[in-house]
Amino acid sequence: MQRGDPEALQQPYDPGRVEGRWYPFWEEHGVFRPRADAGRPFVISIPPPNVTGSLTMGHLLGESVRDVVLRWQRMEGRETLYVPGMDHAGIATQNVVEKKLRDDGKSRHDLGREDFLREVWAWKDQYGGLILRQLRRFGISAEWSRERFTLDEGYSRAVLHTFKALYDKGLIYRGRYIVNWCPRCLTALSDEEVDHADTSGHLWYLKYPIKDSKQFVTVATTRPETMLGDTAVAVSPKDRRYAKLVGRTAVLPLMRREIPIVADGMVDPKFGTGAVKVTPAHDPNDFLTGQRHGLPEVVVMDEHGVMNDNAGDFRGLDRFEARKRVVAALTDAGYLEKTEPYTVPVGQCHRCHTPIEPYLSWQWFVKMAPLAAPAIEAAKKGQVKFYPARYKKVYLNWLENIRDWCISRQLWWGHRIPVWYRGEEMAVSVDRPAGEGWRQDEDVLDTWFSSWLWPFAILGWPGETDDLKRFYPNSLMVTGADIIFFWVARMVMAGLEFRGEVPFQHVYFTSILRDAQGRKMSKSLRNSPDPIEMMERYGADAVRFSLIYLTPTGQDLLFDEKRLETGKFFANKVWNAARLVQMRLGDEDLAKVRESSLRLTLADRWILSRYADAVKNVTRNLKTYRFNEAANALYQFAWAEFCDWYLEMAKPRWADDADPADRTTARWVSWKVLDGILRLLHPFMPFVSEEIWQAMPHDGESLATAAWPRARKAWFDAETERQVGFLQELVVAVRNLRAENKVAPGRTVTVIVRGEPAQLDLVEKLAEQIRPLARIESLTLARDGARPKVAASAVVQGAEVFLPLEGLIDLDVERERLVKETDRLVRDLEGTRRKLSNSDFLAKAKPEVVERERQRLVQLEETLAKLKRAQESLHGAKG
RNA sequence: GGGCGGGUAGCUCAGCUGGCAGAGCACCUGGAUCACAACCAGGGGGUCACAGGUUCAAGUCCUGUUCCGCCCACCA
Repeated sequence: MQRGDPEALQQPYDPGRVEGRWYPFWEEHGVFRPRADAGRPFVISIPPPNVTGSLTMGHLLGESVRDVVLRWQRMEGRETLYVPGMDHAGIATQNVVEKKLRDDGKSRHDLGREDFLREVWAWKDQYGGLILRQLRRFGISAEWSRERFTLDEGYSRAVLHTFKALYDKGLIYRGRYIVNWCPRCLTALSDEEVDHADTSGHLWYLKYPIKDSKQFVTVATTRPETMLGDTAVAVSPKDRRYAKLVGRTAVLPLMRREIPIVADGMVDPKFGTGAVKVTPAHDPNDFLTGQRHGLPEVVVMDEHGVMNDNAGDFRGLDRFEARKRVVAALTDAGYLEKTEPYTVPVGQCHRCHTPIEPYLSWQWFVKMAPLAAPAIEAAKKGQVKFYPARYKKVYLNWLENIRDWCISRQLWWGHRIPVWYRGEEMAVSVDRPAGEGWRQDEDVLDTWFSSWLWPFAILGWPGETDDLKRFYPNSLMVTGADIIFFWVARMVMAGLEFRGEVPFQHVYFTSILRDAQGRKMSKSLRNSPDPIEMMERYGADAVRFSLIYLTPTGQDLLFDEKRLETGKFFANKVWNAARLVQMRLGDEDLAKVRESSLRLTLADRWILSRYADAVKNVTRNLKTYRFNEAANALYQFAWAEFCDWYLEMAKPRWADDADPADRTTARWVSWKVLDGILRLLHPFMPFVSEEIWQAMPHDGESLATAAWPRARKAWFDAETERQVGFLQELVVAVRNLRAENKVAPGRTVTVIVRGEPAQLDLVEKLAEQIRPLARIESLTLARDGARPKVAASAVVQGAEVFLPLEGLIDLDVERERLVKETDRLVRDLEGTRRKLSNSDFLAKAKPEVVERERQRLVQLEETLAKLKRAQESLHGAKG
């Protein structure tokens, strides 16, 4: 055992100084490296942040949770691995670099594909991955030698391999469909990359003339500009109003194109006029209708959302400008029947918020239903569990209604689709096929098509590596519920498809951090505090602890910077408690102290019992992912029990003239419990706990690899807890009497206790510890039952406490206090009496509940009687 | 249109198996006591959103109402 360093814990506690030194220490000692052992390893991986990303408070919350579990598991003796890494983030990264080019007046096309990619890599090497570097400052115990990037060489092969495997299995196909298109990013998007925002718009009622008649058919639309591409009007086959029109021909206004009127089941007769314009090239629904009826697809817009040659007079107009002009033109020509206000859920690009455009194009898709089925089963069977559990429903609902996944992106930055063309030939191959003249597909894959492989691609897959064998499946995934579809569900599908096993057993969803007004923290709102600044101001330990302490499972958190003080103050408290203990250890060699030789006092047994309880609570709450409760239990124990009571009671026992054997016991217990607190604290506050632990007598090279405490059964002691509880109440009662009666804090008082012999014995036993706690000069036990004449008094568990301070107390104040106290008791007493006179209660309530009420009644009556006597004795007295 | 979460002290939120409503912050009173003023001691503060129901007993379970917030959804 090492002796510790009495010079190390200087006043005041300075997180900056403490937090600088331990990360290099841990890395040098290889603390974060997995250390093979017999049991199942605990494996966790980072949800790879975008390479363009910057650190947010949200990241810190996720990291805190991951690192708490990881450090705890490591201390439990399990082999642990945390794989860090980054995501190439196709659109986001390409956008960043393109913007930089634009600032120089260039576009990616000026550079060409190869040079542009060189530019992106250069950018990545220079600016990318700042987040990961900052995480070291935060203390996370990741294994940096295994850091991965979703576009690094091995990972890329895994992605291409996946594409080929799914293609060969018939689960990837190419098709011409309406997809979500971002006219700004100029790429297709998956359904998940489209956010819907309710937008106030209009419902325009357009009159289409019926050929060879003077009649019109009126259609309602929210997108009048697409009428230029209409190739039919549809009505419900069940709609008798329009039955006669089916089969006739309408004349498209402005374009003068003749279009058929068809009957189709997708039309809801109750909506609008019951007649719908059909634009197969610009609406997913109409596309299907068009296919059912063999309608032509007239494309009237280009990839920028600008009207093309098919739009006649409106050619060259932006889609929104075209909308205005089309409405104006229809109005002028008398084809606009009416306009109604209407709320439309407009789809927006997840990345740039540009309204998406349904766009007809050739794209690659993954057939999802066959992949979803095993993922549904896995959740139903409990092979993957969600915390909070309610997300299982969200997950299942999505998978059960899953649609095919559009995975091709018209970008340059990403994994290029491994499909090759030569004339009419097509080959799907990870590497360029042999022979001349092969041309690779121009598109790249959706970023998530690489992320969904993360849990095994980071371990060397598709190679059957040792890492893969040992560390797959991972144990726990900690991430935000906002990417449950993007990522979590898809990882489960990929894991099952390619490894035949779920990628992780548990998924824990972190809280969402919001600002004081309840808005989600985001870069654009600039309402997120700078995490680095927070670490500097409060310390990384404090940020970690506070975030965990403040976020209940499954609940959002309204974050206010000030609340980081919780952790900072707590760290300071532990620091100072450690200083106190250390100062009082003297030159005692605690390693030589045999536990059996200790003479444990009531206070010692009490704190050991409470400590065992704290160990149990913290551990139980960690196991069930109630991290805030775990932090809470520790905070409460360390501060309100160890510091506020035990250390105060131990102080006199440390005095120079104290009994040496008792002093040793007090030293040993305080050191032992503090050591335990540091161990429990370590996952939450790794730096300060390590610093203190190293400064105290300790065994082993690092707290990070020290053993997690066990709650010793022998330490639980309910009777001791009950007895100390009585003494605490007694001390509080005296303090309260002093305060209420305005006894100067510096002034010592005389206290007389009157009660059962057992109670008096107890008070006598701990008198030396009680006296300083309440500043009592003389503590008299009224074994003869005598009560002082004029005194302030209180009743504690049936025992009476008197402050016989004639002339010192204000009798009016004391009388008032007693009246108030009596009133409170009378109310309680009535309630209890009511219960006990209820025959149903007596018959049906659990016997122990009834018994408790009975005892309560007795005690209340006793206490009340004593308060009455106290009042009477003050009655005649003069203040 | 479906689904989910929430409404508890002035604020932010705990409250697990139904059994005397809690914490932190803020507020009030007092305090430089040799671990800590980033502290200590004491205190005030509640119709647990509302209405029913189940139960001996409801913040907790059930039903309905209401207000906030999320998620999903191809009725143009």
